[in-house]
Amino acid sequence: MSDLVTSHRIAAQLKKQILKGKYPPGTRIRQEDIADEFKASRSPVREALRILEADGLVTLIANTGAWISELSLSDCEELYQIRERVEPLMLKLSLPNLTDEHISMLITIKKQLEKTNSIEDFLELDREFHLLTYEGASTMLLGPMVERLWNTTQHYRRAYSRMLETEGFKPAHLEHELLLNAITRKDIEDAERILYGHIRRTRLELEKHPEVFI
Amino acid sequence: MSDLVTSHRIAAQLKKQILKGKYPPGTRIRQEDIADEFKASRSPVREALRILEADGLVTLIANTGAWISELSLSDCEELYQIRERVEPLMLKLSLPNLTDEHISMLITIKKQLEKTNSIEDFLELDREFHLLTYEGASTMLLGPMVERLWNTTQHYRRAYSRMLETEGFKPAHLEHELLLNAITRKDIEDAERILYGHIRRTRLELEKHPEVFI
DNA sequence: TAGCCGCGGATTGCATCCAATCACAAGGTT
DNA sequence: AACCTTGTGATTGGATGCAATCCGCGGCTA
Repeated sequence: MSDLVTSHRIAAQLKKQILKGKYPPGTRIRQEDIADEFKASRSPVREALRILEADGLVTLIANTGAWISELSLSDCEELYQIRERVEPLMLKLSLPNLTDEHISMLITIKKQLEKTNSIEDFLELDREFHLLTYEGASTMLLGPMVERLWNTTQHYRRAYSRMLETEGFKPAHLEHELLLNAITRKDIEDAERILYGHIRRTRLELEKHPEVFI
Repeated sequence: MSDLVTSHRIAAQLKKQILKGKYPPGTRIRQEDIADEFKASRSPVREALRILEADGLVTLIANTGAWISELSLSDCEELYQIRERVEPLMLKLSLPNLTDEHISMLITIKKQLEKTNSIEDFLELDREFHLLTYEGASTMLLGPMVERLWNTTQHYRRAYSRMLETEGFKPAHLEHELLLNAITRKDIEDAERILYGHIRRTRLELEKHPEVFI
């Protein structure tokens, strides 16, 4: 429906490319380049850039241009602290509405997550896993907000994951196990606490690797 | 600097008008009307609308138009629950950096707040008060997010305030007193808890007035 | 009478052209 | 030699015209 609209199509495509890491943080985006790539004029590109700005993926500066958003270490810490508080809320709202299908899908993803050796796959699957736990919350407000938090930290999760040895992923896997267990039991309090700890631990790990940041 | 840019100017003006209640939720916005009002063409208006969409003030539907955002009761509950978790975090990050000047300004605003009988003034002052307590958090990320939360709920705070008798504001004043006290003592834990309760109580009050919503 | 189809007016979306602004480099001044 | 100034090229911002889309109304049919 609204994907027929050129600006939305461009925004969606660009977003995919950015999340996949095609443009690293700090890269300048020229409107005309994008326009050429999508065989469109600059008008829809400008609208697409505004959409991506709202998603936190690019930063616009008037009369100057657009850049792929860049985070400092303290920005990233802040985002993680927001996640620590917001995502447990979303999980709490979602949990009562998660069906057995959701749970069996979570089990599948978790198995793949433990098997893979590829960073790219890990990022993708981890994102899928967590966002799926939030699927029960039928929300037009929290959902986009949480997605935005994931989007803006994506590059730094990638950079950080690269620095980890296989052993480094162990805690995440254990936490996923615990989380899935709490979800299956529909234990909201426990699930919230585990998720909080999961995000918090990741933040503290990230703080040990300041070399990832500008 | 960037207020010379037409689209930003239009966005800022429109935002003020919307927050003041010039356009109630659900009002349709025609691009050309706005363009005429600001003696500009539709291009900057379209960009302004995208900016306001990111602020949560208007809702855009492709090929159809723009409307002043409208919240259901459950949307509003959700936003308040987000506020309950996020704003205490922001206060925590801000508190250590609040100066004596901040605090004396807070005292002034609080006095005005207790004196006024005008709903419009109350809304304005209450917003000023709380946002001022967050001023110590030098953040490019949390700040806009919190402002957005306030923006989107503004209409409903107004509608709800109208239904209150003078007595109804009493709890808010007491909570402000407590909050200010905790801030003066630089007691982060206490301040967080009071703020959480303040927002939570407001949410529960709001839920008692579903007639405010669509 | 209720429901469906299609047409016309109104409104948004996109392309193109022109104006405004900025970054950068070369030259001059102290 | 460092700093300020100025001019030029590249890039973004805004105006206009046209195409695409949607909404509502009237007429047709069952």
